[in-house]
Amino acid sequence: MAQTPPASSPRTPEVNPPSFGSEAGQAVSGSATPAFSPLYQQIKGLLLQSLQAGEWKPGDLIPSELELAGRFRVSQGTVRKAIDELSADNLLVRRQGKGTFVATHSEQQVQYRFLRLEPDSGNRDGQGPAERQILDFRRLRAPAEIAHRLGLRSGDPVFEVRRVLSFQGTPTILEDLWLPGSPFKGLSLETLANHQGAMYALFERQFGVRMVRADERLKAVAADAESAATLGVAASFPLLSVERVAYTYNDTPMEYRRGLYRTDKHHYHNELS
Amino acid sequence: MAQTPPASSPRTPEVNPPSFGSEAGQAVSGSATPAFSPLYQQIKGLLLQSLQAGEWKPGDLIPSELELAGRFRVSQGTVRKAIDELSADNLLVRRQGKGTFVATHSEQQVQYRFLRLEPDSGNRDGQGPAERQILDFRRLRAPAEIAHRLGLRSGDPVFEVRRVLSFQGTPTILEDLWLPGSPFKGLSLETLANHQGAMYALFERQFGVRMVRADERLKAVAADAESAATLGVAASFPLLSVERVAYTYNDTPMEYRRGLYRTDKHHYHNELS
DNA sequence: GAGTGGTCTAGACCACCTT
DNA sequence: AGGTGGTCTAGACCACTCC
Repeated sequence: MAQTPPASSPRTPEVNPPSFGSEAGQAVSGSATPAFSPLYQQIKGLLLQSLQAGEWKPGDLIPSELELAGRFRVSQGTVRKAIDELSADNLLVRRQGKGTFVATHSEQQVQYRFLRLEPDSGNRDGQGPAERQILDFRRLRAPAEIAHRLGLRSGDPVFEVRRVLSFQGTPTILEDLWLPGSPFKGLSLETLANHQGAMYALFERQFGVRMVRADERLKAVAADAESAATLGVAASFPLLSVERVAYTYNDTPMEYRRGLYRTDKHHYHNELS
Repeated sequence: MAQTPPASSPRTPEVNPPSFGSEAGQAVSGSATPAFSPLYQQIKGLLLQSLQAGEWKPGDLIPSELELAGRFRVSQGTVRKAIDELSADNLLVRRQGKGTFVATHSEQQVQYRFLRLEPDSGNRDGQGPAERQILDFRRLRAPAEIAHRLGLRSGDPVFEVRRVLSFQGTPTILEDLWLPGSPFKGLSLETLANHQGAMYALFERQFGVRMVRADERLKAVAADAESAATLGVAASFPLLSVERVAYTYNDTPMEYRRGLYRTDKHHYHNELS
């Protein structure tokens, strides 16, 4: 920055100085709400904007810390702290010597980041990849509850997908999912059926929609006749019901999903801390 | 530190210098394994030792960053980074202007940090505190599976507790839990029955055992006759089975727990990211 | 060797809490 | 006023990757 060594001389960064006035040292923080936001949070916000705007896409290399520091007229340390947090939130991934990249669901290592079902014995790799089968695909007008979960209005167009995931030939997960029509315009059965790998990777590549976090609600339920038949279990077999709302940047809901998991040979794993 | 401004002169901190030799600049990182560990990680390790050793107990104020920096002969920034990570792991809690404290389960705000069951409508506060009832308490020799989960040997003494948690008068959780005998020596039915609040708070206060993280495995199961009767549901009612191993510092297992949750009016909430 | 992220330092100042 | 954590800077050097 344009600043002489021995302290003093307040910064005048590009980012809007939050609490201290634009010039003349630090204001006594007026009268109303504090509303103080540190510089690195502002930088974080700016980086988030670029991510939301699609300026940098999943997998992309973003500018170096030094370049960003220059662009925002702050020190490298401040940019680092902003990136640290975005990286902790799984929005960015640092790679020493190479740079910082936009996180993606397309990497082998995080293929099933949101799928918490694991075989009771052995690890996930041991059972091979999941076999996917689309049972149904349609475009419809959102019923009240679906609309509510997706932050839409009743009647807004949505896509509905029903599919089964099998492990080693055993149908294990039956799920319905709903996607808002606009962001996924052009989604087709063919696209879904031809795609290999995690569904969220497809969403990124084809629609630029990156799922960032999700909320799940779990319950134990008895299988209804249809579900039981699809999953190959007896009627009223206990199943794990997993209801998920997945969000993209900005906490915008982008998917509502209802799954029924067989848990006789698998379990839902969760780490508490 | 004793160090003149313009660079050079390698540090000679109290902590064992990891990869670069004790003197004469930076070694070319010999031949064998990298084994490089940054200073702040070493500091983190030292702080962890103090926590494990019980030098600072849950709720205690630990020395200030500046004092720790002096003690370890490193800069404040390095101590900060170590504390940052311990704080992110919920082992320490920073409070601006006051200091850094050892995290505890005894605070109101985190009373149910490990209990993910929530009412379907309304929040947790709306339903009032859980009513606890101890059904059984005994001291026994660990069967093979319990011993295995707790990292003990079959036949080692353990405590077994069976209890019910009710919300607004409705029995909702039935759980059995096992604790290793040695760390919990002196545990009695009276202690358990008289205690108000989260069980993990009791463990901290009475036994100095702090639960730091836990692994849970969830399944949907059908209620057996006894569980159904206790929880007031029909036989083979679907219940959420929650199996938990809780760990203290150092990843030492300190509790094995098997719970059966009614999920007709509650759900298990999980956030994915 | 150049470029990137990663570590470490030293010092200034701010925000918050206590006395 | 003095102490604590929180932010920000500037600069040095290290580890890693690629050319």
